[in-house]
Amino acid sequence: MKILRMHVEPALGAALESMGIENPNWKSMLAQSREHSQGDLSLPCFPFAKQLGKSPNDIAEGLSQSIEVGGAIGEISATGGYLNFKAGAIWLAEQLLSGKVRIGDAFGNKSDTGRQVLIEHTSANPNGPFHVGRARNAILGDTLVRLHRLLGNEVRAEYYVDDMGKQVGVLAWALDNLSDKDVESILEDKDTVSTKWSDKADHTRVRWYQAAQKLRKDEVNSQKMEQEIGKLVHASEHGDESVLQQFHNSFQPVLDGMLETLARLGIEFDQFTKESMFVTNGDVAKLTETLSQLDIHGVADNGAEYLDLGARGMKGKTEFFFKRGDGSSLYATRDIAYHIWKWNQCDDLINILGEDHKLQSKQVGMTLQELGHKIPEVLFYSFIKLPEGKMSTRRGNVVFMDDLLEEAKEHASQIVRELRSEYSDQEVSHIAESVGRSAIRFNIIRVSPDKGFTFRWEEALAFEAGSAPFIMYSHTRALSIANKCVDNGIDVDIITDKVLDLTNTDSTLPKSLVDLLRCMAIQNDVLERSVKQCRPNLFANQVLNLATSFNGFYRDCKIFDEGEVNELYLQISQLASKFLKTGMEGLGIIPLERM
RNA sequence: GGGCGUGUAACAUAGUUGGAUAAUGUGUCGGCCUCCUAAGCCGAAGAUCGCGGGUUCAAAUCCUGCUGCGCCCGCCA
Repeated sequence: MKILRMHVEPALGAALESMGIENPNWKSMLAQSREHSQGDLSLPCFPFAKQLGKSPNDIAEGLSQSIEVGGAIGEISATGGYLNFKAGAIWLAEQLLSGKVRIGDAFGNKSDTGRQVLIEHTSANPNGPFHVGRARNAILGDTLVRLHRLLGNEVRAEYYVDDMGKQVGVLAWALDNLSDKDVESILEDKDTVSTKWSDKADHTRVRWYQAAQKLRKDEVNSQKMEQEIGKLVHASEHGDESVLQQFHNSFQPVLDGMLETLARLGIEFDQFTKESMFVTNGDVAKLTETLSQLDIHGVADNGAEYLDLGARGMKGKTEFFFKRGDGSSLYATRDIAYHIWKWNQCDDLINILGEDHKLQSKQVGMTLQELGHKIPEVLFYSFIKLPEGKMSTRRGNVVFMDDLLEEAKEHASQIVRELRSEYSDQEVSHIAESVGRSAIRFNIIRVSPDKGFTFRWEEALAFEAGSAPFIMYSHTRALSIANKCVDNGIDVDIITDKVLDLTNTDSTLPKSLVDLLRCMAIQNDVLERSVKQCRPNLFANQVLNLATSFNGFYRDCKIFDEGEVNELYLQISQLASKFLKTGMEGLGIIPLERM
């Protein structure tokens, strides 16, 4: 709790000095209490024991005696070798209610750190619909974008479009050479496109891609075909405008379909940058020229060029090829050019990548360093698999995001209709759509990115405690209390803006109220840590805790009782609803008015 | 074979700049709607934190060996 720390540190510093304790690290030892019931900040006194020849608890006791309690420091205790500080409840309430604790804005309207952050995420090859596995990148990336904005950073969300190379080449070739009939006969053993998505190009065009991939494996046809595709790819890599245009016409409708899905999840981008740009504008040529001059540069028999990263401490595979024997560039080479370009436009650079890109990313990073550039921050995530095993479009073992969104909405509709029969169809639909997307996002964002994730329908559609709907529900409760007050002729706005004099308030505020205050007081601390460590799941957990704390407060503190409003409770409820709202926006959960 | 990551209650997870009695949800068992939305709340049972060693006043957290799982080791993207 940063706001408390500011008050504790001076007092504690003086107390340590007076006891003759010399330890330059004491500030970092003073940490958030593990035992929540003991306090907000705690100092373990074990390391001082040897120096003073006293027991840790005696030291803690001694320190506690020499620090004055009052105001911010509500309570000091010495237990089991720890010195515990608890924030004063009234002080905490005053700090929060007077607006001294920042609430933030997840949409970046009030940028105030002045830091420019560029986050590249998703960047999936535009060759087919999003499945749940691919979506982990998008959800992680978008959440990070939102959290940075909430913190006050200026963020640009960027999608790097792979508009050249083999994958798009195959798609373009197929669209040019195969008829509807060809595709259907080649894929006769595969399920057809669901009629629901028959007008979405990501679902329809992927059939052409799949058919071509199947043909390529067929020995009879493959040679000629491979040559033709190879020609296209080669042309694209040398910046042939007409081929790049053909590629663009092939993939753009697919990409549009994918973006439609992402938009439904609340994910949008500020900019799309095409890979081919770095070939056509000459950046790649300049880069390869520079790389050829480096000390660690090497040439293979056929003229291909590489860097010996082993000389810089790389373990495992040490040769990093940046130029083919035929002189063309490789994906990673273009990626380096892209990174140099990105670095000219921001202070911080973050990439969201699947764990399969670890080696590649390391090579890019080391090369950037070799060229005197900074290394980007990279958030790696482990793949999502299904209970049946690895997700694979080819084997038909796949869950499409479009289907998941539909399923989640349908499931939510059923629940709303059951619970709130008085709601109109339109409202049910709106609530269900919001609940569905929020639940899907939260289900994925709550787990640590480096851990494997097994997608289960029953978990994705569980709307109970520990889910987004649980948080959404707490938020609507807060709003409904305010509405009830309004219905009873109370001017909520006037009470909300009133400055309450808490000096004479009974200091024994309900425990659940104080817990809610403490939870709100650390929201920014958690946000900061979550952003700094690139771990959105930490903040997801915080918002969940906030919702739980609010529910406890709601249980114990009657805001409107027997015609009377408790003004302090109402103010706290209003404040909590704001914290919940911004927290939810930071996670991409939709704050509803009622549900 | 080499590199990187991961293993926490029946299940899914949180917690790793070392710090107290390892937290939460599902599931199980028991309680709470004449009372601001029960998608909620309260309580109970349930864990040798993968296994062995080491460092430390203190290890789920750091080091090391083993082991299960995942990813990578293309002049592919």
